[in-house]
Amino acid sequence: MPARRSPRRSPARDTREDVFLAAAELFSARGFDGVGVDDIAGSARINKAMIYYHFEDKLALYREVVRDMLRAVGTQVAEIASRPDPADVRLSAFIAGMVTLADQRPWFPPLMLREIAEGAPRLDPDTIALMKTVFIAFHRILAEGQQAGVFRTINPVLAYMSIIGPLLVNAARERAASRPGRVDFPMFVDVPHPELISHMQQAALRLLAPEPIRP
Amino acid sequence: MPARRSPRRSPARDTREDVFLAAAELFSARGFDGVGVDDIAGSARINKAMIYYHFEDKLALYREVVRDMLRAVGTQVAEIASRPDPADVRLSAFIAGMVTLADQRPWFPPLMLREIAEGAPRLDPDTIALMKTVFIAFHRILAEGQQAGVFRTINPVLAYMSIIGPLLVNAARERAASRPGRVDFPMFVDVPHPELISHMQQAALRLLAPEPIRP
DNA sequence: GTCTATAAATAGATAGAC
DNA sequence: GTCTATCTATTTATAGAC
Repeated sequence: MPARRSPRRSPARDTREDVFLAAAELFSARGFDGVGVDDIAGSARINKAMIYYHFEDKLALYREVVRDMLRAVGTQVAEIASRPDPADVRLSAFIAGMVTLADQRPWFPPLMLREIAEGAPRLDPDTIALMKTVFIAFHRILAEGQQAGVFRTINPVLAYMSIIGPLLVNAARERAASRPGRVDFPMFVDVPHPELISHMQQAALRLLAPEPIRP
Repeated sequence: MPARRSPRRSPARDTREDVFLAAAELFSARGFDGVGVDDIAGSARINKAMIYYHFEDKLALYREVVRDMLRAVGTQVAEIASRPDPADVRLSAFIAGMVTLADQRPWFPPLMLREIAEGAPRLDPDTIALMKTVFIAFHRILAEGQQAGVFRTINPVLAYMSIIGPLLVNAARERAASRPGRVDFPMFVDVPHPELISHMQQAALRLLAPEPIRP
C-alpha cells in the first residue's frame, strides 16, 4: 500500500511492506505509545534494525501509515462526491465506500478514532490537510443536496459526525471484538456488512430528509 | 469523584482526588501508554511516590478512573430507562444525559472511545460488566418503545452505535480541539450543547420512527 | 502523609560485521 | 539488505528518611 521506492524487490517478500502492514495493524490495535519497535519487528518477522533501514524512526513510520490511510479515504471519497449522480445517491455511495475502505484497510477505523480523540497531535500539516479532504467531500454532497431540495438544512459538522461516528465506532468495535481473548459482549456481535451499509444509508436519509419523511 | 477512604482529609487539598483527576485528564488525552506516572505526579503537583501510596500501581489507577466513569454512566442511564415516561421521552433523556455526563466528566468520551477501539484489554470483568449496563439500559428503552409502537423494528446494536457513536466522537473531537496548540480545522468548531442535544434527539427519533415520519 | 534517591526493566536508536 | 550487539534515555516501582 505505501509507494515503493527501493531498487529491486525480492519476489518472495517485501520487507518494507511487511513492516508497514505490521505497524498499521499494531498501531491500530494499541496506539502509537502502546507499540514498541520490537513488537513491530517481531510481528513482521524481521529484525528491528530493518525498521530503521526502511524508515527514519518510529514516528515517521506511524505517519506513513496514517498518511496512506487518509490518502486512500480522501481520494475515494472525493471521487464519489464529484460523480454526476443526485446527492442522495452519492451519499449512499459515500457510506458504502467508507465500509469498503475499512475492509481494505482494517486498521483505518481505530486509527482514525484515536486521531480524532487526541486531536491528531502527531500528524504533520500535510496529513492534517488530508483529513480535511474527507469532510470537504461530504460537505459538498450535503450542500448540493440541500440546493437540490433533497436534503434539509442542518449543521454540516453534526451531520458529518452522525454518519462518520457510527461507522467508525462500529468498525472499531467489531475489529476489537474479533481479536482473540476478548470477552464476548452481548454488544459485541458481528453485524454483516450489507446490513450495516443499508442501515447507515437509511439512517442518513432519514436524518437528512426534508420535513415529512417517507422511508 | 472516587469514593474516599482514608482517615482524615486536610481541608485545603485532597491528594488522592488530585491524583485521580490528573490521571483521568491525562489518560483521556493520551491513553494509558501515552502517560507516565511522572506526568500524572507533575500534573497533580505532588510527588510520584504519593501515587503509589494511594494506588496500587499505574494500572489500578487507570482502572479506577474507568470504573468511576462507567459507574456514573451506568447508574444515570439505568435510572432514566426505568422512568415511567413513554419510550421516546426516555430516549431523549438518555441522549441529554450522555451529554451532561460528558460535561461532568470531560475525560469520559475519549476514554470510552479508546476502550471500544481496543476491546477493553485492560479492564477487569467487573468493569466490563458495567459497560454492558449502558447498552442494556438503552436496549430496554428501545424494546419498550417497539412494543408500544413508537419505534420501528431495528437491530439494537446498530441503533445503539448510531446514537452513542456521534455523541462520543463529537465530544472527543470537541475536547481535543479545545486543547491548546491544536490546528484549527473547519471541522473543529465548537457546537453549543443545546444544539448538539436537540440534533441528536431529532436524529434518534428520525432513526427510530415507524414507517412514514413527521419531525 | 510526603519526599529523595535509586533500583530494575524496557524502549528507541545506532554501529558495524556480514 | 540483513543481523548482532550495545548504548542511552526513559519509565515503573520501591526503600527508607523525615
